[in-house]
Amino acid sequence: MKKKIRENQKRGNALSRDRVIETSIELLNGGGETELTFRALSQRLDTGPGAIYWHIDNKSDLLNAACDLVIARTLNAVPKAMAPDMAIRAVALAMFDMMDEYPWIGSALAQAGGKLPMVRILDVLGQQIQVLDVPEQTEWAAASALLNFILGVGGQNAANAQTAQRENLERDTFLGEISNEWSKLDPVEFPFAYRMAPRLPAHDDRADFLAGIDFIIQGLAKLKSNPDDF
Amino acid sequence: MKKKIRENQKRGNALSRDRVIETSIELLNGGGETELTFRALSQRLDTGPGAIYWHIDNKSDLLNAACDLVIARTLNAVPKAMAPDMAIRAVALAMFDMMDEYPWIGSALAQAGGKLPMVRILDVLGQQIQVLDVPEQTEWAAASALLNFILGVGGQNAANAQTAQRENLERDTFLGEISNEWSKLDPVEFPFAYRMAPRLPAHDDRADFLAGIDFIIQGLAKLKSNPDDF
DNA sequence: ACCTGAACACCGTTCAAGT
DNA sequence: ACCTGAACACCGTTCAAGT
Repeated sequence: MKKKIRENQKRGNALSRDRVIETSIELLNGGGETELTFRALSQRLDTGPGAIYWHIDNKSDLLNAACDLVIARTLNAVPKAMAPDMAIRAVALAMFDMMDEYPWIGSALAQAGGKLPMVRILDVLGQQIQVLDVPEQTEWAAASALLNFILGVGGQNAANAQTAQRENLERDTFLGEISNEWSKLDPVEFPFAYRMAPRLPAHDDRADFLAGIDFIIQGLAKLKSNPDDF
Repeated sequence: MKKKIRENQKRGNALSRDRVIETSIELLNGGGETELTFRALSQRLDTGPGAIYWHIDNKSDLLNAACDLVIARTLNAVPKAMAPDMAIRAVALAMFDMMDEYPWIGSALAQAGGKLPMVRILDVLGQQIQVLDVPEQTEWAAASALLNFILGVGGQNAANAQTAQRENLERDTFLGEISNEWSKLDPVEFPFAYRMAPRLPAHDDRADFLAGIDFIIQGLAKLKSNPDDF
C-alpha cells in the first residue's frame, strides 16, 4: 500500500491560523455551528485534528476568531459619514443583515462576552453616541443598550435558524408553526401572544429590528431635551 | 455480591417529569450548564440515563422545561398592579435579577426561540404595552424590542459567568481583567472601548440595564406624542 | 517548528432486556 | 408502563512520535 503523501508544509499548502479560520468560516456559513468540528475541519484541510491545535488554542478561540473576522469585514464596509443617528441605524442594519444571512454569528457573539468581536460593535456604536453628545455618564448605558438589543435579536435569530434546521423546515413554514402553536395558547393566560399569532407569519423582522433601534435612539434624544426625566 | 435494590417506583420514589426537572434545576443552579448531563442527573436520581428519556424528549426539552418553570415562578411573583411603564420596569428588573443569580437561564432562553419560556416574558410585556396604548401596528415591535434587549443582556451575562467559571475567577476580578484588556487596545482603532476601560470595574450592571429599558420606554412615549417621527 | 493520528475522557441517545 | 445499563456514534483535546 502506497504511503499517503501529505507534506503540505513543503508544497506551499502550509497550515496557518488564517487558513484554519477561513476554512472554519466556510464550514460555518455552509451548515452552521453543527458543521464546525475538528474532524471535519482537519479533513477539509487535509491534515489531522491535532495539527489545528498548533495554530489555535481551542474551539472557543476558533469560533471567536472566525466571528471576529466576519464582523470586522462587515463593519468596515458600512459607510459612516452621516448624522450620528443615521450612522447608528446603518451599523445596526448591517449587523442584522449579517446575522440574518449567517445565523452562527449571532450565537458566536452570544458566547464571547467582552471579547474582540463584541468590542468592535460596541466601539462603533459608542463613537456615534459620542457625536450624539449625550451626557457623559449615560454614554456607556446608551452604547450597551444598543449592543445588547442587537445581540438579543441575533441570538433569537440563531436559535430560530437552528430549530428550523433541526426540524428541517423552511424559514417561512417555521414561522407558520410558531404562529400555529401560539394560536393554541390559552387566550386568558397568554392574551398578547394569542392576539399576535395571526400576525406572526407576515411580519417583517427587519422592520421590527429597525423600530427597536429607533425606540432607543428616540429615548436618547428625549433624554437630551429633557434630562430631568432620568 | 448483594444485588442493588432500586425499586424506586414501588417505594414512592417513582421518577416523574417534575422530579427530573426539579433535579435538573438543582444541578443548573449549582454549577451552570456544564453540570447538567444525563449521567449526573441519573446518578442524582438514582437511576439510569435511559430512564430519563421515558419522561423527557431530549436535552433541549429538558433545559427548556427547567427554564420555563423558573421563569413562570419569577414572573408570577412580580406585582403588576401599577402604571404600565412601572410594571414593565418591574418585570424587566425581575428578569435581570433572576438571570444575574442564575446565569444558565440567560443561555437557556437564548436557545429556545419562540418557545414557552420566551413567550411568557413576551406576553407579560405585551400586556403592559397594550395598556400603554401605543398604535396597534407597533405593539409587536415594542414588546419584542423590550424582550430582545432583555435576552441580549441575559445572554451576555451568561457568557461572562461561564468565562469567569472556566477561568476560575470571581465576578469582580473578571471585570477587572476585561478592563485591563480594553486599556491595552489601540486608542485610535477603539477609541470608545479604550475610554470606557477605566470605568468598567465600577459600573453598575443593574443600573445600566434599567437605563436601557428606560430608553425604550421613553422612545415609545415619544412615538405616542409625536407619531409622525416614525 | 510543525504535523500526524491514535488514544482519552467525555457527551447525548438508543434499545434489548428486565420488572 | 416504567426502568436498567451496556452500547453506539459522536465530540474536544492531548501527546508521543515523526519530519
